[in-house]
Amino acid sequence: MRATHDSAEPPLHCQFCRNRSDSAFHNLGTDELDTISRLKTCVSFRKGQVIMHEGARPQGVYCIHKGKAKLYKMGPEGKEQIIRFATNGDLIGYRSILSDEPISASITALVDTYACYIPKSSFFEVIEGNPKFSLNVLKLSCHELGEAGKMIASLAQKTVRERLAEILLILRATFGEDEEGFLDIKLTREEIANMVGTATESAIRLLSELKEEGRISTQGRRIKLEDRPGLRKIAAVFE
Amino acid sequence: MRATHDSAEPPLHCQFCRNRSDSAFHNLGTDELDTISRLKTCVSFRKGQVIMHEGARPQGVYCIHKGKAKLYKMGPEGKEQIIRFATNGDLIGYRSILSDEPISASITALVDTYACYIPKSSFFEVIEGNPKFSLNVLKLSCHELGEAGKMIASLAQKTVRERLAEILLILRATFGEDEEGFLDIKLTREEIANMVGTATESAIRLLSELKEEGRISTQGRRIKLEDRPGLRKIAAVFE
DNA sequence: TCAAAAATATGACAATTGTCATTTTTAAGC
DNA sequence: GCTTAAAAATGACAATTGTCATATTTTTGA
Repeated sequence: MRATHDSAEPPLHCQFCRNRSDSAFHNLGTDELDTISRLKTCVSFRKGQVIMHEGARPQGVYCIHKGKAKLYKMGPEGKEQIIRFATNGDLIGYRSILSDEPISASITALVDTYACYIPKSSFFEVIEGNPKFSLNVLKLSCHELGEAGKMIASLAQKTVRERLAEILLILRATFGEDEEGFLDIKLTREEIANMVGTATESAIRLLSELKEEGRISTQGRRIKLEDRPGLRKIAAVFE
Repeated sequence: MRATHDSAEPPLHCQFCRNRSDSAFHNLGTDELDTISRLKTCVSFRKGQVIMHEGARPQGVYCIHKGKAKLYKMGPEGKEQIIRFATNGDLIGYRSILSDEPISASITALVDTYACYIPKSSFFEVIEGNPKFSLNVLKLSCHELGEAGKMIASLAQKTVRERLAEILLILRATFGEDEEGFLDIKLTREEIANMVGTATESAIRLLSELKEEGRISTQGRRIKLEDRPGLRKIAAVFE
């Protein structure tokens, strides 16, 4: 099953990580990569397993090697609000460590997920000793802050239909498409609703509507975006 | 008017800034403060003036010395969505500079505002040469990212009434109270609505409701929180 | 492969919140 | 202090979205 593709397991040395060029570690030198490689441990999570719990104080950060995870807060009624996703090459848990605050959003593996765990002290050691890395993490957090601002504006002002169209585009940008052109992530309609910030039935209804309009097609739970310009127009999203 | 209080103008040297202990500059040494003091310029904005425009590429950051500002995005219908506020000691514009992205939220002075402007190149110079400062800014952006996550969850799942109660508490936490116990910021009801993410009339109606219930009182545009535990309960906010 | 559980889909109805119109009050600027 | 414009307040009605119920389909795990 997995054997025909690249290994799911991270390499022992970060130097050989295939995600590195797109990650916060992209411009670290040999010494720095040596340090991290020495200090990290490789871990895996089964689909559905909680990687980090909201409210906890993590003792380290994870760099996802292969997999997909959702970051979500529980609302007052016990419903999840998905804040964002993380996938290959993404650093998770750093926000809580750096702000010295509890974890504000739980993290759960959406598929079997392999990651490198870097203990807090090691993480600080590398941050404090490497201005380049520190700046990379700064860039990352500032980028995410901008994305959060966009989501705030959407949630506050757009209709559910508009937001759904936008979420579909975000899913594609985050996870890409599989060989058949379907979004390369399978989410329940409940999870989609939990990202849009609406009731499951509303999400289902509007997905049906978009299907009838020919803007998406589905096969089981899978979704294919058939009319991206149309979705972008509905979502009032401009590049 | 202003003369009976501390000067609105920033001191020439950051060493004498009264906001410093609570800002990203709190643990910088004399050398570092010298550098920033040498490179900064003092600027002021009239109430209502735009400090930074959404979409622009800023050439520097501001550290607010005295004043209040709102950060807001324009929605597709031309309505503002207030993302958050900034006040004395807050660094603004850094997100765009560090992520190398355009400004994602305009910044407008809510009252006459005095700030220190640090050019981009100087800002990077200090960031790259001072691990402590870099870490402070990291801490700041990570804290703001956590706050944004909270707002996302509220906007997605809470009713307008719940969100209004929460916003009132946030306003108090951000700006404090004046000598008479009113929130030390005067906002139009439209601005409050633009933070809650609702129509102005809805915000007005719910403020009236909270007034009738005795949870708040008003004098003109000013608002006093009369029952903070009650508001916290409505807002489903826990410390 | 099969059975059971979970998820999806749809309809009917309810609730929340938005829009529009109008009157009253407050703030701003001279 | 006064005038005017902007904002606040309120009511009526409309629209969007949520809840509840039920049937159908898909997924899961043995």
